[in-house]
Amino acid sequence: MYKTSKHRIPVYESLRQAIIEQALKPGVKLPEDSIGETFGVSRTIVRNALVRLDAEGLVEIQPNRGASVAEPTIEEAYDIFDMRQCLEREVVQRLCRIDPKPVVKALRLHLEEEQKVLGKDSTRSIRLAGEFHILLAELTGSKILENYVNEIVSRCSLIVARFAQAHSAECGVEEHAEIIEAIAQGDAERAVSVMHKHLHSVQDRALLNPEDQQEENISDILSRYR
Amino acid sequence: MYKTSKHRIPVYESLRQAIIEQALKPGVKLPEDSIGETFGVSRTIVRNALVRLDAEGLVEIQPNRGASVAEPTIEEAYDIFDMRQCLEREVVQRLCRIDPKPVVKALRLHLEEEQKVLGKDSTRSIRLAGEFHILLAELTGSKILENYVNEIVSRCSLIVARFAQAHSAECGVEEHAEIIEAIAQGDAERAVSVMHKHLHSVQDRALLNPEDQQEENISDILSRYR
DNA sequence: ATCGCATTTATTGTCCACAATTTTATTTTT
DNA sequence: AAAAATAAAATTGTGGACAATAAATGCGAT
Repeated sequence: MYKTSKHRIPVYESLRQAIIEQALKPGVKLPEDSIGETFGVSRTIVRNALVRLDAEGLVEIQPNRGASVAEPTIEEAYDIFDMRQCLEREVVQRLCRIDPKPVVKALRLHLEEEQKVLGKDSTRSIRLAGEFHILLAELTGSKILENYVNEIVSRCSLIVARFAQAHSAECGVEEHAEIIEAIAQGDAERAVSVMHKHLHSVQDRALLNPEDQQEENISDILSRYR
Repeated sequence: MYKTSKHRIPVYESLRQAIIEQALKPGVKLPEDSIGETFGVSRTIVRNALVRLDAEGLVEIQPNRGASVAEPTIEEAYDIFDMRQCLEREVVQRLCRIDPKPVVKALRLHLEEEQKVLGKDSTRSIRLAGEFHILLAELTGSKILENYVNEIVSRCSLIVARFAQAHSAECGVEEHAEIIEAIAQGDAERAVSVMHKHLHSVQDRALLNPEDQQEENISDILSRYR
């Protein structure tokens, strides 16, 4: 899972980014052949990338049927968000235990960036919002916590792609500011609470939207039309 | 990461088990050729298994230099154990929130098994002890939490293999019993505290042992001899 | 026209070959 | 004899081949 391991394979990174940024939507097939062609590499490389992505939960490989972008169910979605709450609670708790100076400085720098592109570049905005959470984890100094948060933030992006309507699920920049504030004051209780609320609102925007009806089964939908 | 994905590859499972049970010690090289030969498959299969294990942190792949069993540093070891504390705290907290009946029943059944082989089959004993923790996670009903715990327990086995002296790091069966008891009573606070102590003792047996000096660098050791 | 069946096409699973790189062994030089 | 340079062996990285499986297409029967 460390730097050396990704083998500097651009195909892994590209696929990952494409999925996170919702260019590749859940359920889309990922044929080894065509992907290899677009990247100018053989199936061998693509296959390894897909195996990795499958291990991360972003891709689902079905034996003899190939890979496609994972389609988390609504139950899995809740499961993943719960886990995220747990991990990010740990993150802010740890951050409140260490010297806030460098932490807050790094966070404010990032926040500025977020505010700068607000409303301008939506794709970049979403990416930065996700990276804020990863930065938080990184600042704890725990590699493994950082990895887990990184992974779970990606999977949440996938969930948003599956269930939320367009753009409805961006992180609120003001909420990020609040979190930084709490950390600056070393107020763990408040930091945890703000983070909790923040994540909950992200979750709600993703999962509590009218289009949830998409997820009903077909006969339920049709029964309303007869 | 789900059932379908492992492709029923015995080589992945076997390598994983061998590493966890310390048959393959940290640092041991894992050449694709010879592994493929012993399993009667080609390097392709082995390679995919190694990629997966690398993603899990059990194996380290260095570009152009092949794979070897991961060698967690002492810092990583502490990092991983901290993370484990966080995850297993979450596990017992969740278990204390749900109906204890079926949970306790499953746990007691497992505990019996542990007691049965106690002192008889050391390998099996260690395996069961690890599986107890995975069972706990499984009983929360959260697939992702189960996966994380599964992963981190494996990595802790690796740490034990690296730092502890033989057999010094088995889980105490009585402590498992105590955890079950706390869950049965729905006493979250106590369950968390017992679990914490339990994991801490496992950690200590692994990391607080005299042979830590193995980890000093060569000149430190030699300086004592001149 | 629709359904079921056979055939074709596409895609995956696996192996092997060959080039690139690293590691080990040997020879040469100082 | 030690170090450096060279050669040989082993191992990895990647591409492509071929069989096995699944998906798509076309055909004939009802």
